[in-house]
Amino acid sequence: MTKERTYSRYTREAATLLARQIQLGRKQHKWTEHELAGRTGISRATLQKIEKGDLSVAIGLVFEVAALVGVTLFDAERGSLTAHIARTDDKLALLPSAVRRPRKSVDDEF
Amino acid sequence: MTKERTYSRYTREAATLLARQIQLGRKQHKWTEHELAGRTGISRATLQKIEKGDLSVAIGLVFEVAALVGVTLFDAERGSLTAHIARTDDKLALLPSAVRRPRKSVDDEF
DNA sequence: AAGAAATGGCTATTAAATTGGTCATAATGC
DNA sequence: GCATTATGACCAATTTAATAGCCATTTCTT
Repeated sequence: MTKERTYSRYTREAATLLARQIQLGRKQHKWTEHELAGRTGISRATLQKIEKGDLSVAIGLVFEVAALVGVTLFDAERGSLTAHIARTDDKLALLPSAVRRPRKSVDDEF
Repeated sequence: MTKERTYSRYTREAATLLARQIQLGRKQHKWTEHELAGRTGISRATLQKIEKGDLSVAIGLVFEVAALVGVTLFDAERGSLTAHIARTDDKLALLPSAVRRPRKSVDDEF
């Protein structure tokens, strides 16, 4: 009874790239799957799924492994991401907190 | 009896940033949670978790939502990620396919 | 100001991830 | 070449995610 989810090409490729970078990072550190899994606190089976770009793995586990081997999303943000988060929050604050579809029309898609 | 996983600061911040960017993207598109969830093929509850930066959500679902609202990981990769993947594979090919720990030591961490 | 819709936050149920284990195969150190 | 270890793949059991639905509250439109 597989649910059979479909994913966009971008999603699949992004996950694959991340997976390969993780695997590369692990090998550069000369860590075995067993070692890295242990350091991360996950099972080797899950690490294998991560290194295969499996899309069902919890994002927190993937990020954690990535961080351990030195792969950074958001391009090596110096220091912390806090500032970046704050700037995004600022943009959010400028928008209405609830989105409302004009009932009748006026059509302003974009 | 919660499993109580711990995550690094980087993981938490990266997830938060991604979440905020997604929320920002959704609002820029003027989509309600209901709409975006529908477009993605997930429940509204899950979308809410994604926009809160919940680390337990499947990475595929997060990436899919991100793509839909126009948030790109790997810093706006032009075209496709295929080339990037290939370059990573090349680097991988240069390394031994299995990592082996020197039994005794010689200590070459890095 | 009032009505309508979006959001936030629960619950119970269903579906799936994660684990720990095993086995086979491939790769490395010696 | 041999012994050893890493890797790849699979399974059953358990934990957890994901869903659908609902109600309360907030927020927008007019």
